Amino acid sequence: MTSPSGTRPSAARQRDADRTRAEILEVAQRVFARDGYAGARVDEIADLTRTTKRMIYYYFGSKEQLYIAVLEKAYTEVRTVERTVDVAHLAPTAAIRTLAELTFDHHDAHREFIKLVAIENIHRGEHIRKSEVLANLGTPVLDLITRILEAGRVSGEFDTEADAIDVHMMISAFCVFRVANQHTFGALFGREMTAPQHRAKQRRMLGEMIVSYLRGS
Amino acid sequence: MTSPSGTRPSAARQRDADRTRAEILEVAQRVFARDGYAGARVDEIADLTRTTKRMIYYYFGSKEQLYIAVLEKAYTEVRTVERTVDVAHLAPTAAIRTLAELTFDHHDAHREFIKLVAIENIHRGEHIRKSEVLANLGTPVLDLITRILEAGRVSGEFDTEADAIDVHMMISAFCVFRVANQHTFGALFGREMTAPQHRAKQRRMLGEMIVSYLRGS
DNA sequence: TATAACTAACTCACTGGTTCGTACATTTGG
DNA sequence: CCAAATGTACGAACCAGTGAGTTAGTTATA
Repeated sequence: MTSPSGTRPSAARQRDADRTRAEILEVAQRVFARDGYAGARVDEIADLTRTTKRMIYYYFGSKEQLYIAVLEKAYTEVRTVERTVDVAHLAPTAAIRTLAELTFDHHDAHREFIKLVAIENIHRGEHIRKSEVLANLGTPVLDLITRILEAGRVSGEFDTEADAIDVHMMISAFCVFRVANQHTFGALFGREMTAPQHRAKQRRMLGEMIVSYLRGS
Repeated sequence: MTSPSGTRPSAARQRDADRTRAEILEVAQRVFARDGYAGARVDEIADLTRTTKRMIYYYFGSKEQLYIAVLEKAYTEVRTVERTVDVAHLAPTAAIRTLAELTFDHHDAHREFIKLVAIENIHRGEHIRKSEVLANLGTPVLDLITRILEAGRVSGEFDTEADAIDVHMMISAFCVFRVANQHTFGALFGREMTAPQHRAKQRRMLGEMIVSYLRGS
């Protein structure tokens, strides 16, 4: 995983396992996200790095394990950012709207990640299931939403049967769909969902949608 | 496409172009939806039909053209059903809720179609763009929503900046997400979104979400 | 009505290029 | 000098696509 303990990495090492691994992962993420698992070529990934195919097998063992490593890296990065969101000091309505909008921004900025998720779903989550790293990665967001919902019910701002997972799903669905399905949607309805000129309105709509729903009737 | 004009197809024909074509398409849809475009094997598709690989090339020319044919068939079927939805006699609020719920049911019942769409998006809509058949397939739904929104604004039931495409996107996002992302979502949050016991609640939530949003503040 | 001529539908066997993975030799850093 | 890291070259399986020939079914003709 990392350098053997006790080594201080010099700036210009010719041989640097960590750097090589990192570069492979980075390139692999790009290629897998672009071509899918079956469509990606190990030879191409190798050609796009400063190293060789041999090193991919040296470090990752197989195409599949490389793909799993890419998934783990991408998910971990994304969730790490998510964890830094601080909306605890806001009133429930403002808090959930802010969370929704930050989630929107986040997905808008991590399109490659969304593609990886879509690819993994096409494979029925076969690979993600093999990784223990990713098992309990979702709970922080859920805890946050649970607290917001609870506060909103107490204050009377919210009136809903939805639980934290439901709310997270509503938000994710909106944020993921406009990126993940942009091409077929664009082909059928002639609107580039992810074009910059629609961003602000969509962001507003999402916040409004969630808040309206939670307020109830 | 069809039998030469003037022939009446007998019940037990050994050679039947239409039947062969249809069987190839059916099997191909299953395999493409299961394995993706690159992951699907022409040989496997052939083995799952009563015909041979040679016939696939005889009728469809290439793997890609077969895939496009599958897409066209799937989209056309789905939109045909969509067109039969009749909510014109309902009041705006009831109409949009019914449309949302019927869309929900529809997506719930056509999971293979959703997978094909996801696959096509991974390929950035390259293939769907090549098909003129699918170019103006979206307009009927849009017309319907436009009319409902218009009526709702007139009656004062709706107060929203969203247009028909926005509303259709909101509905689709919810309906597609819970099917398309069920595996990664399940792995991360431990809830089988598409399990029958959650269906009714989710359906209700969608309708409520759309109606609440359109009502405004 | 019998059959010859014709064409669409179909089978079989094959190929050339690709692609994952590896054996083995070599180099580098500590 | 040793182990980790790297380069080269290759093999075996796979896989999209095809060349060439065959059979079923239809239509024209006697």
